[in-house]
Amino acid sequence: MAGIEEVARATGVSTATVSRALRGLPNVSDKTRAAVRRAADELGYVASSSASGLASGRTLAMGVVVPSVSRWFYTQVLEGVDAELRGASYDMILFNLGGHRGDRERVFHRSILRKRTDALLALCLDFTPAEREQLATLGHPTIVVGGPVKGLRSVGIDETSTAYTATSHLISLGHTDIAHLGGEDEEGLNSQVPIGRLHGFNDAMRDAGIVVRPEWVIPGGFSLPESRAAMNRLLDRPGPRPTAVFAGSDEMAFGAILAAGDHGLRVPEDLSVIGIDDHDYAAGFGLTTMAQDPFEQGATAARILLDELGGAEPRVSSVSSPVSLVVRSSTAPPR
Amino acid sequence: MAGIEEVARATGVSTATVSRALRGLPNVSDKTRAAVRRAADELGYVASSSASGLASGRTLAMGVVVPSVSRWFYTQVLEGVDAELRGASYDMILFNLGGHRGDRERVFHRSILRKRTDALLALCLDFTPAEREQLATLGHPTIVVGGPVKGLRSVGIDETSTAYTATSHLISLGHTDIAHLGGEDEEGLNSQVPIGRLHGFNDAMRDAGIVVRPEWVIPGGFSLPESRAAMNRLLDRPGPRPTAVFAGSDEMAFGAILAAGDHGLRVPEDLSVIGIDDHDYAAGFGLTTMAQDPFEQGATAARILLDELGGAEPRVSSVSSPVSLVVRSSTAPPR
DNA sequence: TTGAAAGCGATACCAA
DNA sequence: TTGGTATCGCTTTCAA
Repeated sequence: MAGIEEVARATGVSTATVSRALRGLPNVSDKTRAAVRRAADELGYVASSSASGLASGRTLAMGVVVPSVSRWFYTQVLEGVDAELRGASYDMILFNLGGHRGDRERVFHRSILRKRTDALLALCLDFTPAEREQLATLGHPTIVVGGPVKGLRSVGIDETSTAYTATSHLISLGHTDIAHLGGEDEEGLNSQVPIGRLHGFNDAMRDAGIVVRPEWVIPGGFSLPESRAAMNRLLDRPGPRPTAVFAGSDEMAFGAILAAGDHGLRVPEDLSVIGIDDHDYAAGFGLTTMAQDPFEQGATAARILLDELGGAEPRVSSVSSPVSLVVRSSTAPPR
Repeated sequence: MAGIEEVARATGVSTATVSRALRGLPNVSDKTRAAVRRAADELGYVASSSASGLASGRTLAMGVVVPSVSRWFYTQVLEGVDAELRGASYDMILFNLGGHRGDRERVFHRSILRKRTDALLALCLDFTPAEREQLATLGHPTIVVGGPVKGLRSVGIDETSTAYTATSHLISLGHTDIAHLGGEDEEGLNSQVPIGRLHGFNDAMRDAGIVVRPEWVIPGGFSLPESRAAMNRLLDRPGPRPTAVFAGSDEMAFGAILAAGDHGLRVPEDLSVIGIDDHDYAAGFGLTTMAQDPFEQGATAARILLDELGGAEPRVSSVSSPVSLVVRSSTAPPR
């Protein structure tokens, strides 16, 4: 609770020197610095972030905007971001959109613009032109993780080619009756992600000369329960069934696997399933998937922002994060 | 980017009035308030949090300390906290311990003490006496979610009775050969949680006159992979096998279910499994479990802190959150 | 109801 | 290497 003045008094130097000493700035004698440090420790002094933020213009905090915090991908990115921020002694302000459209405006209007942060990292969001303009006038370094955004650099995988590879894996096993469990257009989220994955699917099918059945392209909302229900409805339908499913995310793939079980179908004998992510549970489900590394993506994005805050040249180009096919036991040739 | 002075100038009133008008304080004429609001909107003025924090002593931010962000329980609590904070226009500063002991000190020393927050909410943490003292001198309202902490009020379930009920469910089905998959003493985390659950297990067994086999009480680290491995090791051992498992969390229960599959055992015919949580995936796994509501717990805790920040009397007692047995298909009488 | 002015607690420039 | 001091942008008495 001690202020800088008390430390100055205890040390017999000015507050200016205390400030310099504690922040590790040059031009402070070792002796003085040591004395100041000792006094600060004893008095339990820590600079008030409001005061130093006001005086210096830097908050030493990074804003992170997430659509929600309870999806595997987001949690992994958050851990990656956090790891970098810790190293730089930056704090993280978490802006959770929580699904509501109205709150999104609140975040932009009240919180982000309050200059509580020095930089902004957004997850899987799309921005309206107005929002992008606000960000621009703020003058903060900004970056997006997960999904390309027009006018902003981003860190993420190549959605289309990843989906292409996943679909091709099924095709190369001999499947032609392939369904796609995709993401819906969740409001405010980055629609480029599900769209890119759908494109990759369509491209792979077309290149293999396979016709896509529209009724086999169904929305799974990026969630297990929704996907399970959607897949169950598909399997309920009379007529031919798909022999394989390309799910746009592992969580949706889990839903497909469970739906197969609901219908007494075995995976992979009766139904092959492939996903995207390499979720923590993917190995448990024996899921074949396109592995990506969201932790690394978050860390990379945070590092880019921190570097720029440190004076580095802004990098304009986006970063493409690697993916790899991990074959497990959920895919096999059709019987 | 406009400052309060510009709004004042544009409106023809003083900065004091602008401040009052924008914050909804009384004693401002409707006409003036409207004019100020309009000018602020047009100029895109939003008060700087550093400046108002410095002047008022309130940051309008709540600190939330989490052991990690990638565990189901934590994400749910976070969503609950966030929902309340949004309603109160509070921002969330997320302090992620990320498992490292050293960073924990950093959080306490540098971040929390920097007065960046008005209150502190901690998840499943235990505090050292020194840490508790620091918190006390800070003078912030503080609360814990998930696990009782000596000297601090908390919001959470009754660990012991919950575990007791879960174990009793297995016993009532006729099981006597029951294993317990528990949490390990993760460093810095609240050890009262796994300990309470173990106690409940032991009590239920004792009350039923069943002797607990120490070699059937194994650690699962609150994670699926660890639990799967631990359970596999248990099942690998020669001699009798348990007919049921009480897992201290759903994620550990999932691990047990997968391990059963690894050994060709059917659930529930060969092995009954019960967990605690009602994880999003519990229904998918058909898991019988003790359901709790972490979202609600987080919201409740946040509300308590917000109320106190708003001037309410501090509540000293802890809040016990309800649980309920949800029977699905993972438990049945032994064969 | 409104305004004037004194802080809030640091930082950063300019001198010494 | 150090100190003095203006300054950051807002809030909050105290008067008017």
